[in-house]
Amino acid sequence: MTHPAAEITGSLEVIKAACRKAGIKLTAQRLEVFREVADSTDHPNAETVYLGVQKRLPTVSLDTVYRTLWLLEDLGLITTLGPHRGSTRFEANLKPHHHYVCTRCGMTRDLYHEDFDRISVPAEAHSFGTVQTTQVEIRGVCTHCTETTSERRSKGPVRE
Amino acid sequence: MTHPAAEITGSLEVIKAACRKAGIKLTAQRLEVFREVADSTDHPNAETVYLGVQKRLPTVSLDTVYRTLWLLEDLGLITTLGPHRGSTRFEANLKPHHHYVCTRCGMTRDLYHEDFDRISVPAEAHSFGTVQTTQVEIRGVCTHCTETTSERRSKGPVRE
DNA sequence: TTAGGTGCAAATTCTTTGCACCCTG
DNA sequence: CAGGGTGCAAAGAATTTGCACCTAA
Repeated sequence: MTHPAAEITGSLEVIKAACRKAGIKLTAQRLEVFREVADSTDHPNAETVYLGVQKRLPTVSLDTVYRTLWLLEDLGLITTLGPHRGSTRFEANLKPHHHYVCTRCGMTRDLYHEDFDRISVPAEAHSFGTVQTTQVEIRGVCTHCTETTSERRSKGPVRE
Repeated sequence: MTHPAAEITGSLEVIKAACRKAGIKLTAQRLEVFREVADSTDHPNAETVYLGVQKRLPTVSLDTVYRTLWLLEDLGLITTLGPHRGSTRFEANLKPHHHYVCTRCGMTRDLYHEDFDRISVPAEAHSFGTVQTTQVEIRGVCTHCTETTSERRSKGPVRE
C-alpha cells in the first residue's frame, strides 16, 4: 500500500529539513529508510524496512537500518509501537491518528477520529515534560482472534 | 512502592476467579507473578518481576515468569507497555489510567484523568473487534531529557 | 491419578557494537 | 579533506522451546 506521490515528495522535504536542523548528514540510507516507513500504511518492523530499502539500496545493512530508525525516532519523524513477536514496529508521524490493538495477536490498525485529535492535555502531563503528541489506544480482541475462540496463546506472543 | 493490603487481597480474588473461569490451574507461581505486577506502581520488565517473585519462590525460573506474564496478559489481567531497552514492560490493569511517555528515554508515568476515562469509542473500532480498554498516551520529551539538551541518542534506545 | 505446569538448559530471535573504509558537506 | 556515516561480522540481550519431573484438581 502506497501514499500518493505528493506525500512522498513531502517526506523528502521533511527529512531534508530535519537533517539540516539537527546538523547531521543527509545520506541515501536515511532518505530511503524514512521513505520506506512513510510509504507503508502498516506498521513494519526493522527487518521489513530493511527488506524494502534493500530493493533500492542493495548494499544497505540491517544495522544501519536500526541506527537510522532510532535516529529518525529521535528526530521526531517516526514513532515506535509496541513489539510484535519481540520486534519493535515503526510508523511515520505524518498525520494525527490513533490505534486499535488486539491484545491476543497484536494486530494494530490506524484509526482516524477527529474527536480524539482534540483531546485536551491535563496539567499534570506538563509537569513530566513537553507534549508532542496525544494518541488514543483502544485495546480488545480482534474479530479473527474472537472467531478462533478457545485458542489461547500458549507460548509467548504470537503476534499479528 | 506498594498498594494497600486490601488491594492485594483483591488481586488474589481476581486471579483465582480468572483461573477458574479459564479452566486452568492456580499455581503459586501464577499467584506470585500477578501479585508482583499488581504490587508495583512502576512498570517492571520480566527480569524485574522475576527477581521480585524469587524472594517468595526461590526456585522459580525466568521462563515460567515469561510464560505466566503472557498468560496473564491473555487473561486480561495485565497489560504490556512498549519496550524499555528492548525488554517489554508490564502493569496490572486494576484501574483505568493513562500514560505519559518520553520519546527520548522511554520514561513512562501513569496519569489519572477522569475526562480520559469517559472517551467514547468510534464505531470503526468495533469493526476491528471487541473493545476492552481505551487509553490515552501522551508523548513528549521529559524534563530530564530536555535539560541534557544537545544529547541525542547515539546508539539505539537508552531508555528510562 | 493425570493432564497441565514447572525448571532447566540450550536454542532463537532481535538488536547493538567495534572497527576500517567511504562519502557528504 | 575531515568527521560523520556505513557495512561487516561478531557480541549481547531478551525471549522461547524441548523434555522430564512435579503437583493442583
